[in-house]
Amino acid sequence: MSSSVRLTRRFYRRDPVTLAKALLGKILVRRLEDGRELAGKIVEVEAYLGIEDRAAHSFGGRRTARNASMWGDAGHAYVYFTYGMHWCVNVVADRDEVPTACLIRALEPLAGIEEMRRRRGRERGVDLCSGPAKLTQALAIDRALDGADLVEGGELYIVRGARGRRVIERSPRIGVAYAREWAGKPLRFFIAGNPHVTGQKKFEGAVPPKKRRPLSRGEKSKT
DNA sequence: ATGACGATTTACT
DNA sequence: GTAAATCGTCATA
Repeated sequence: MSSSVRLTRRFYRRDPVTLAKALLGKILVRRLEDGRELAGKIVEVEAYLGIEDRAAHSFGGRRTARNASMWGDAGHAYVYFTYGMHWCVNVVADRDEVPTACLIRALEPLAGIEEMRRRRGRERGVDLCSGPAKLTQALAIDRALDGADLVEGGELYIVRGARGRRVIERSPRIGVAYAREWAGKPLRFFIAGNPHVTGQKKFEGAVPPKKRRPLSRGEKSKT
């Protein structure tokens, strides 16, 4: 992993929507103190647009001890604690003093999977890293990594993944129903069809999902 | 000092 | 589908 090309400051210094889409397919690497590396491909990201965005922690220009990292320069981690028990990790976007970020919501585990399983506890399959708080637990990311530099630092960084076609889908963000007109904006991005994306129906075994019957005339879609 | 709440997960009905 | 878990953070006083 460490032999791969690390993303530069320039890569991160973009608006959060562009950055979110660009992050899909990249590889998030966590180097533990003992040198072991845990890594996963980023398959789901959300963009938080800053002061104007009612769903963002920086909405209305809010600047507190907790969200300080969001106001910093691009290419740093913004790690926050929520619901009394969970940590979530963001990649800070834009330039210094512009509080935008991308929430990493899901990874496809690539390296250190046994260690991830151990950290997650119990038997875990496809849901090892399929959720913003699940992946921080799996990769040992907490307050100690808030503000960590992804460009210069050694404990958390992102590298370019294999090049290849990525079909990107988008949807409204998860868990921001309170954000009024911002709740419905399609600022969640994910790799189409990837089973590690959150909210995926799981099909155990080899039985494929039933093909959907075409809608008949005048019939309304349920989705 | 206090109270309300959350960019979630999990277990259970 | 519904609810509990669980506590740092922040606004208000």
